[in-house]
Amino acid sequence: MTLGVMDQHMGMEWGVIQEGWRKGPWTAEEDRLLIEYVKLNGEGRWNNVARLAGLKRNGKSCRLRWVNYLRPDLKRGQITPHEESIILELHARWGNRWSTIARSLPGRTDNEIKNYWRTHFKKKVKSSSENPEKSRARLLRRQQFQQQQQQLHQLHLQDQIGLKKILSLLDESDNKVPTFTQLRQEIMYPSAPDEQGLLYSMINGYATVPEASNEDILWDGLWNLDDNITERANYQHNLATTFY
DNA sequence: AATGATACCAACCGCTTTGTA
DNA sequence: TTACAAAGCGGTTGGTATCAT
Repeated sequence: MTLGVMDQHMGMEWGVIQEGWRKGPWTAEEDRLLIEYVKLNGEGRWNNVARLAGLKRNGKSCRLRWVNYLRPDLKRGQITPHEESIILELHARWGNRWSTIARSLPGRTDNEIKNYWRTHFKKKVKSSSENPEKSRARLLRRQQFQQQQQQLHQLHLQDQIGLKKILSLLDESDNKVPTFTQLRQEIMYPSAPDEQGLLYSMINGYATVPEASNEDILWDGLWNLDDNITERANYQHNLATTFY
C-alpha cells in the first residue's frame, strides 16, 4: 500500500501529520531513521526518537514499529505447525495473554500471534461450538494424542539421570513439585554446567528432530513439560507400576 | 472478467503496569 | 508516598491480497 493511496482514504487521513505527529504506514526512510536511532542509542526512551532521529512519530508509534517489525531478531515467514501447536496449547492455558505466549515463541511478536489466532482459530472455536459432534470428535482425538504423548514422556523419563535431577529438584524444594519456571531456570542456567545437555535430552527424550535447531528443541521440550508438573512428578511413582 | 468473501497484517487506541524523581 | 512519564499490553480498525463464485 502506498502512502499516496493511503492519503486519499476518506475519514482518517493516513500518512499526514496530526497534532504534530505523523500517523499511518511507515516509509522506508522512516524505518531507516529508526533503525539508525536504535543502533546508536539502543532500545528505550522512545519519546526521544522524534527529537534525536528527526522522525515525526511519537514514541509509542516508534516502539511499536521497532518491536513488531524492525527488530533484527524477528522471525519472518509463516507460523510453523510446531509454533501453531504451541500457540493453541498456550492459549488454552493462558487465554489472550499474547505477550506471555509470545515469550515461548522466540522471534514472534505478540501482535503476530494475536493476528494469527484471530484469523485461524477464533472462527474455528466459534464454529466448533455450533457443531458439538465435530467438537467432541476433535476433543477425543486430542485426548488420545495427549495420552500418547504422556506415555512417551513416561518412557523418556525412565532415563535414570533425568529422574535423579527431578528428584533433586523435589528435594531442594522440600518435596514440593518444581515449577515450570524452576525447571526452565535449571535448563537455561544449570547449577552444574555440564548438565545442560543432559537436561535437554531428559526433557526431550531422544526424539529430536534432525533439522530443528537447539533452540527449537529446547522450547519444544520446555513446552512438553506441560502445565501440570505435578503429573510429571507422579510419573516417578507410576513408572514401576506401568512398565515394570 | 467482475465481484464478494475471507485471510492477513500493520498500525492505532485506550487502559494498565512499571519505573523514577 | 505520590505523581508523572514511559513502557507494555490487548482489543480493534481498516487496507491489501487472494480465493471462490
